[in-house]
Amino acid sequence: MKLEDEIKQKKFKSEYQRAKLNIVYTGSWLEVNIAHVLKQYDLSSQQYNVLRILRGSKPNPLNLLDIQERMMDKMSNTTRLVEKLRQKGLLTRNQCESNRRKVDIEITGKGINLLKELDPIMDRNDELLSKKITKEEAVLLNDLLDRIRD
Amino acid sequence: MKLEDEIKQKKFKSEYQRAKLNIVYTGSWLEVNIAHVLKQYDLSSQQYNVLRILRGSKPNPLNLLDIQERMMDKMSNTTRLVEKLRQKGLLTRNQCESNRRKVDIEITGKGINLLKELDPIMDRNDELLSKKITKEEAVLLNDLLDRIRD
DNA sequence: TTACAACTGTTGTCTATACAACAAAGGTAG
DNA sequence: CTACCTTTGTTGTATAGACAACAGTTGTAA
Repeated sequence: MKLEDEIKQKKFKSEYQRAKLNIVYTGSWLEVNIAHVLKQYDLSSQQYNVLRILRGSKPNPLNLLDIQERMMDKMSNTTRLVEKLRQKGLLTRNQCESNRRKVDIEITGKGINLLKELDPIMDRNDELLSKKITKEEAVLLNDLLDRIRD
Repeated sequence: MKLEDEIKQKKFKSEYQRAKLNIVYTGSWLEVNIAHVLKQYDLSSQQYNVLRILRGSKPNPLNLLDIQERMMDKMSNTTRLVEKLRQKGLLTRNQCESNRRKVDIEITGKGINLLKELDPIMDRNDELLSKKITKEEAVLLNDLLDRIRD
């Protein structure tokens, strides 16, 4: 649907203003969609993000700053986020041997299994996009967004 | 910067997956940027959004559901958000005459003045985009995003 | 070695958000 | 008119987030 209709705004000052709002709006639209899927597995999208980061780095453990750097949204309080996942048994934390300020954080088998269960669901979710835009358009879109963040 | 570098992920399953993350990431990147500007005026971006909606509907008052419909992110609790703005004297709320369930919400002169102060700042912020992509590209981007939300 | 700065995480506090239960007013069908 | 459903908004509660102060560890330079 056109952005104008969704937020009931008649017109924008420029295509640039419209683009900015459009990105923010579409981003949160996608985010809500993903969050809805994850909720059924009692995960927030942040938590899901952390689990994927940990799987990606396996078998090397990561510490809090590593995770923060890789996160989609650089929030504070990775401490509490990780703690939630630990309580669910999805990851482990141990004081790092070489540097006692750091903690080694690793995904558990339970965490891996949960991700495995979610993989096909997320893949199918990604595929929805392929019904909206072509692959070439996706490449173009990616290029534009990368340039916007420069 | 390339998305891969920003979130330190080596590769994506498809251009579609990359596009999805890219939109969400860029959206929150823009959002953080805007929030930072507004913070100096002690406004959240949600609050700013509400004020602009009210200015847009002037001189007609809006009720809570009207506002919710027009908001960029349809959160719950418009009640408390509006109350914050009322406490700052940026809007007024009055029980609607014709339907006592409703409240008429209107921006005050103080609210208008605050927006007027912010307008040029926001315009300049929008203009930053014009250094990154051309107008034609912005049109294209808008079209792609609109289609994605279909 | 000591002093100090930088790094890494944790905690407290305040605010925002999601979600659901509740309440008041209005509309409608018998 | 009464009972009931819908609309509109409010409130309580639990969770998440921003932000800043704090604390322990490490590195470094005098």
